[in-house]
Amino acid sequence: MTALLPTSSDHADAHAPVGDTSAPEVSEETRVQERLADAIYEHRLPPGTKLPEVDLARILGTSRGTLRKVLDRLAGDHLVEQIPNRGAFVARPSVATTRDVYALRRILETGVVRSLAKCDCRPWIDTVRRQVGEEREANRAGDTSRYIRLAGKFHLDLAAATGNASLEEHLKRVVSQTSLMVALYDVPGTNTCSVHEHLEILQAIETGKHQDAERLMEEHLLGCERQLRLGDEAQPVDLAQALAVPAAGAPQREQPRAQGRPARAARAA
Amino acid sequence: MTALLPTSSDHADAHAPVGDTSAPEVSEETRVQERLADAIYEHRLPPGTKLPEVDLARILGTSRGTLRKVLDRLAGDHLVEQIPNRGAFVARPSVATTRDVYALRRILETGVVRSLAKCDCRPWIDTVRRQVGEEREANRAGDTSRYIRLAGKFHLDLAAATGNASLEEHLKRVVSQTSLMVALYDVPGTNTCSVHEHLEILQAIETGKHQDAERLMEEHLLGCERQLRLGDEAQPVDLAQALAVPAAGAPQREQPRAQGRPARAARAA
DNA sequence: TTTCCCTATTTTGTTAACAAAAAGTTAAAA
DNA sequence: TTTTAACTTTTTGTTAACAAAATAGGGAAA
Repeated sequence: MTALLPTSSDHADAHAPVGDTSAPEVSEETRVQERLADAIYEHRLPPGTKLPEVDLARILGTSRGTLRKVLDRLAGDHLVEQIPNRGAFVARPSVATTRDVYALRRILETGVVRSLAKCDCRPWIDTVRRQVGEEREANRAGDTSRYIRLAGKFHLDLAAATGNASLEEHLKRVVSQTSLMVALYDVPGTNTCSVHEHLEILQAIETGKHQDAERLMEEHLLGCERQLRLGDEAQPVDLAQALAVPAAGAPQREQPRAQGRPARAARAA
Repeated sequence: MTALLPTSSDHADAHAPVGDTSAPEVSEETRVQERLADAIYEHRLPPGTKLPEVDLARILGTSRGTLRKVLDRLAGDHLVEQIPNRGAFVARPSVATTRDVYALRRILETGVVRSLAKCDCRPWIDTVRRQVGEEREANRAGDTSRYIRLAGKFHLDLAAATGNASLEEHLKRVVSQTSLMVALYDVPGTNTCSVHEHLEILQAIETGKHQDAERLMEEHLLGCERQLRLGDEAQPVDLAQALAVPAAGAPQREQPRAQGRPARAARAA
């Protein structure tokens, strides 16, 4: 189980009975949300994919009602885009949003590294370093899903190490979004997160070179963003402007399909 | 209309027809969410207040279904806490969460100030400065709601000035949370945000003293946090630990009421 | 052949009724 | 007087049917 991505609902099942011995006791909604979020996060459901309510409900073994709620939540995290009367799609973040999110990540994650300067790394740094090893392994073996997951997990592990749950939660959201951006704008050959850079950052933290660590993280994220093809965007042409409508208030349509056409058909599961 | 707080659903009505001349065209859900969020944000609904579905739906003039959705969204933003089979309450963030959120704000907002170093302030700085004037005015006049709103708006305005929508969105969430913390832990006499400090920050930004601006922002937020009484928390006692239950797996209850008792009765509207 | 319009089907959105759980209340027993 | 138990009321959670909107298909006219 990934457990990477029930971002906004970690507390959903926090009120389950405590002393039960057997069941993993995870709520239906959480389970469905994890399944869907993981599929999006690991690029099994590419951006633009339509997410029809009845099909998904059947596939995930739940009711339309709960699936609807899950879609709403994922829309709140910008993993899903909902278009009124048209349904839900895996989100297609724009180039502008992509730049914004990476800038936000730089702010958040340099902040993480700064926070870690005040912490004791010994308890966790070995675990994280071992996971970076797995990351390299997954990358070498060509296990994309696993690699994507572990590469993201490195960043989340650092955030978790700060002990600041809010910081971790907010970073989770942007890291998830980032995965969509990689799916959209990555050029296939390159690798998103350099394992070497991860190790460098860890080492800088461990040896107390906090300034270096912060700089390395900033450069690392800049490097990740630079690997993306963000130059050319299919601009959402403003028809009114382009055709120079004289007076305001022309009853034209064609706004709903905001950016490009929705997408290819679903092939969920 | 405040328009401060439909955090996660700004895009909800982004697909409405464009060329319509008359209607303000704001979706039902957005309207309800704004009303409720504003009431929480401005301390008209104090932390712990129960939010019964039928009452609220009637008061806000909507159906139970849409109100339910709104409550879910607000729970995602940690403005509302939902307890299974017990209902929704205005959230009561713990002292630990409060510290975390303030630390996150320091990270985010020093990042904001850093970003603004690269921007041209001329377009917006006068507007913001004028609003700080209003802020002082509201504070002097004792208009609490207005003061809370404007004090928060200063921070959001700076974020908006960066042009980074994601940064702005995430800051919106933590600023909203902060309002709950002020409601819970503020000592009545003090004023949350010093107007003077706001002006100092603006001046530092305007005169290009970016290092100073960043430091002033950090200190300003530290000062805000220090004004709160965060020393004493009603610890959520771990009964199992406290009573030294020998073996694990004792079927005790008492988890649901996480922190203190839910609260006083609703007096919405 | 292409375009336009009308109809049929699919899919989303909403409402209402029902089921389940918790809280409150009354009464009886210790 | 206090505690316990059963019952009633209130409130939340879920399901299902219905309404509305959009898409897809087909046929007629240009």
